[in-house]
Parts: sequence; C-alpha cells; structure tokens
Amino acid sequence: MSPLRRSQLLKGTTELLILSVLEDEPHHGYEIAQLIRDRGVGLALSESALYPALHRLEARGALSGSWEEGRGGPRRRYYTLTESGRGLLVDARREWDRFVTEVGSVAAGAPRTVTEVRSA
Amino acid sequence: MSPLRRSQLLKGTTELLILSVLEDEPHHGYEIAQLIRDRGVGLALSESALYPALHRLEARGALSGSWEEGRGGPRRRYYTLTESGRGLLVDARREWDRFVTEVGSVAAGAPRTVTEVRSA
DNA sequence: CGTCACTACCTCAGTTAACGAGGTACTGGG
DNA sequence: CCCAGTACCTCGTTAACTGAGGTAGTGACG
Repeated sequence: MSPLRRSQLLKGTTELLILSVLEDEPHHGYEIAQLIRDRGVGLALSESALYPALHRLEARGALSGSWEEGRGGPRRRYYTLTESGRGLLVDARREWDRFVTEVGSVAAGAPRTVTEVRSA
Repeated sequence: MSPLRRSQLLKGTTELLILSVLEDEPHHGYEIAQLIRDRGVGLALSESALYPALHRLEARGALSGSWEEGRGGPRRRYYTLTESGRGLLVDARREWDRFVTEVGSVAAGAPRTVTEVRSA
C-alpha cells in the first residue's frame, strides 16, 4: 500500500507534482494545473488526470480540501497539504531523485556528465 | 506513431533502458534484464515487462532479433539495435532528460532548498 | 533416478492511471 | 443568444506494468 511504489513512479509523477505545488500554500485544482503548466515548460497536466489524482490524495489523507463559494465565478475546492502529505512529499522527492539517478546510470551510455543535465 | 510519447514516459522508461543497454553490443533478453539490474542499483526490470517491450521494439523495427541455438542451455534470442533504433535511443534520451528537467523545475519547491533544509 | 536450481523464453488475467471527450454551472462580452 | 472562460467532474478507452504461471533445457545432489 505504500504510496509511490516504484511501479507507479513510472507513470505517477502526477502526485509528486501536485504535492510540490501545494507545499507553500493551498491552491484549488484548476490553479494547480496552471501552476504546473507555468513552472514546467512542456508539462501539461490534463484535468482528467488531475482531479482523480486530487481525490486519491485526499482519500489517502495527504490533502484536505474545502469548498469556497466563488465570488464572480464557480465555487472552488482548495487543497491544503496535511502533515502526512508533507511526509509523502519528502518521500516522493527522494524516490524520484533516486529513480532519476538509477535510470541515468543505465541510460547514460557513453561516459557523459549527469551534472550537466541538472545545472540547467 | 511517435515513440515515447509524453504520456508513456511516465511509466515507459523500460524502452529507454533496453535501447541503452543494446547501444554498444547485442544481448539476449535475460541478459538485458541482468545488465539493467547491475547498472541501476535498485532498478528491477521484471521479465513480464521486458519481453513484451522487446516484442514491441522489434515490431517497430528498432531491434532485430535472431535465435542462437544454446550450447549448454536453452536457445537465446539476441537483439541488435537497428539504425532506426539508434535514432529512437537518441530521441528517448533527449525526451527523458527534458522530462526530468521539467519535473525538477516543478518539484524542486523553494529555490535551492532540496539539500539544505532537512538533510537526510 | 527424482527433483531441485538455474537459464531462457513466453503468456495471461488483473490492476493502475493516463487520455480524450464529454457534461454541469456560473460569469461576462459581442 | 451564444461563445469564451473558469472550475469542477465523470466516463470509456488505452497502455503497459505486476504477479503468477508455464515450457524446456542443463547440471548437480543424494
């Protein structure tokens, strides 16, 4: 039942991204997608991936959501990182870094600098 | 028909890993899995992920396989990287690097705090 | 001689989560 | 009135990984 199992990492960076965006302050779903699109150049998180992921994370207790009546627009659900969510984020980042390093060590092929990629 | 579409990258590093291992010399399936396990510390490519991936890559023309009768053991299928496979590898590496950079730019959180705050 | 371990290939059912295409509902502009 | 934008959501389809098998050969143990 561990979150971010190795097998899920392959397709499951979605949750890492969501948790990361919520680290500093709460946001609502639509806004989370926009933030990810802004920060990650070509990263487009589709809504049909986003909302189920938010529900999963909330069900797991990583996020707590609350409705806010929309002034001049539809109501929004704001998500806040819980304590356990913060723990999950730490784990997810560590797992991701490890995974990237390991893939790099196989995929690097000819002796090539891994640091060059990171310094961008 | 683009190989390694963004959506697949999430869970589809398998093909990148296989292509990388075959870059310098041909190998058979079982050996490919072992090489990946050796080079990537915690990376375990299961056989049920490996063989379908090899078949996909061969069907796409990225690999060409040939049977060799086993001297002192079962027959093996050796896979060689084709020209188009080499191109695919270049693309896959570039896509992977880009993806890692983009995820990093979102997941990094506050500027430069990954290693400083709360060192593991 | 049976069976165990190892190599080497393969397949199948089940699961997970992304994708595209929808749908609801409210606001404001042409 | 309809369209665009915000904001939420769901559904059917698809991709591909997982775990659990299955085949078949070799060599070693007792």
